[in-house]
Amino acid sequence: MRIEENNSERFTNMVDNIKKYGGCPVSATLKLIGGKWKPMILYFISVDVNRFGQLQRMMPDCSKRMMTVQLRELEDDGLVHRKVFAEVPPKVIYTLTEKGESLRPLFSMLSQWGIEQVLEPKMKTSND
Amino acid sequence: MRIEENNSERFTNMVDNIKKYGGCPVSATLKLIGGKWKPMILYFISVDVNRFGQLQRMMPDCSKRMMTVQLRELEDDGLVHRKVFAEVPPKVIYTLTEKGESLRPLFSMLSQWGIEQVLEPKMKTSND
DNA sequence: TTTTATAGTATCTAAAAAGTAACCATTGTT
DNA sequence: AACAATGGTTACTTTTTAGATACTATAAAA
Repeated sequence: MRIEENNSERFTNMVDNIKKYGGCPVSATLKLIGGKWKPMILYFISVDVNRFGQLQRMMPDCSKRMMTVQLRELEDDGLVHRKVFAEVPPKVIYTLTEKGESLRPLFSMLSQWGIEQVLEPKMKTSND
Repeated sequence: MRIEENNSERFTNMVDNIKKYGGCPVSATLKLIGGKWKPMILYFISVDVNRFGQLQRMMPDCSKRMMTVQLRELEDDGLVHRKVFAEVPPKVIYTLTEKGESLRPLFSMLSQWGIEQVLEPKMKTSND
């Protein structure tokens, strides 16, 4: 229901995409942003909570190790940039790259959908 | 850069959301659609590849067990509906629920971003 | 009577992701 | 001399996720 276009056409396009690019484009995206802490890390960096220690204080449940691992993956995937200052004590500043910035509209939708379809309904059903 | 609104304001809103709903709304969404096979399963169901066996033939790398597990999770999360026909051999038809349908625009964006930022660039750099 | 079709389950194993706790280097401050 | 601050690393354990394989039921067709 509610599919305007011809199904088999959309179908072919998708399978073509998968064959053409060697994988599902949605899965490819989710692989980059789907770590347990990555959405929040990306979000905080996007609002200039951009130092390791600051991030840790905002996400006390994310261990140092996990923070490092996730930041390194985000860096390797080209979503964040890591700038090291040659100072003591060490100073490192994380920023979003262009690629990272381009996630903004996506995150906006994911966030809205999550509130409307997951978090708000959950509160209504489990009201203790 | 390229942040029009006041940062600390957006920041407060987000943290408020997390506190209000007890979790990150983006992570909440990704939890539902982030399984290894879920995007493809949802996609195929959305184009009426809607029986267990059909799905399996479309995704030969997804084992029977994984197919079942993921379908059950999608069902539990209210994204797909499972209709069993009392026939022999068994007949089961999967369809998207309203909630599942509401993912369409999200998937469209995720797919486009994945093609532009992940899959296409990858092909250019690793051209053998 | 054996095979085919469908839609699974059950059990076990392997691999990946995440968590815990201790450690490190350097400079400035107490 | 000891401690704080920063931004990590290393080694190990636990938990979660995914994969492999064998098994099930039922009716119809060959």
